[in-house]
Amino acid sequence: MTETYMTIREMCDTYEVTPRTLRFYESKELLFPERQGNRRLFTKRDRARLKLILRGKRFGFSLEEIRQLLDLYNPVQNNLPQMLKASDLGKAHLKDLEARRIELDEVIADLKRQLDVGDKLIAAAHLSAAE
Amino acid sequence: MTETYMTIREMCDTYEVTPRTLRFYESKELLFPERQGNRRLFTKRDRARLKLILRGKRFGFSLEEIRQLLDLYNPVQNNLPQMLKASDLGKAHLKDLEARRIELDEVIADLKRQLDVGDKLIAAAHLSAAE
DNA sequence: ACGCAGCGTTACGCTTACGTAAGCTTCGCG
DNA sequence: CGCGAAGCTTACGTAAGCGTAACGCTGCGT
Repeated sequence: MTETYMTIREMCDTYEVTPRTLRFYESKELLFPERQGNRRLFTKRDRARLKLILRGKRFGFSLEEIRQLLDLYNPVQNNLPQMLKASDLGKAHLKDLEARRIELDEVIADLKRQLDVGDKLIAAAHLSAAE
Repeated sequence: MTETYMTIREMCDTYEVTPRTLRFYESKELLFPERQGNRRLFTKRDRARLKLILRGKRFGFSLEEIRQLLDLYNPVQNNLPQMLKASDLGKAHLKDLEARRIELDEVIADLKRQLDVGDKLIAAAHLSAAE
């Protein structure tokens, strides 16, 4: 479990993704599994990245956006320009996320209100049906 | 502005969408503009729905999910089964949104932390470059 | 009357994020 | 030794969400 390497199957079971998905992410340079022969071996770093990828997806980021953000979590030392770019990008995303948090609260409040209205309509419908 | 009807162009300018998008949403039965001849006239109801659509999209819901949720905001009176379905769906989405809110806070905290780390690395890089 | 800007329909195109099938290699097991 | 499961590569298929012609009708300013 906490071993250094995980096979593709272990990855799939752990993170509920398909082999295709992992290979796809590798082809898009989001993951960099090592090889034993031609079998993929996923490292701890790959697992950390995958978690971030899946989380990013849940918040509607595209894989390309996520790829760029990952540079922030795995900074390529000695590459100042890239670090600066990743930092800027991260700050922009942070603003976006904070704005979203506010809107999310509104959406939740809205939905709750509508559900109340709906429940009342449903209750009224039941009454008028005189069950 | 607050008039009853809006032309497709007014809608586009107001909500920053293309005509194609509005026609597409109509074809998917998310909007139901009236007609004057063959020109579309968008009602207040359409505008309310469009706002919800755009908001739903920002939170990663598919147009199909949104379409079903809209029934909650525009209940088809006298259709109890549909109202119940919309209500259940809404409650499920509410749970989802509340879970997301929690995760969003984590993501924000995480990102902030990484940005701090990144800034320190950048500062160190500047120092070692002895500018 | 003329021209063209704006709306409408139809339909094919394109991108993202994988699904799925085909065909080859490899590894473990009876 | 044989073979079936699992992995790999290559490549075509697919659904969602519009973009982008192509072509026709219409109203309006000159």
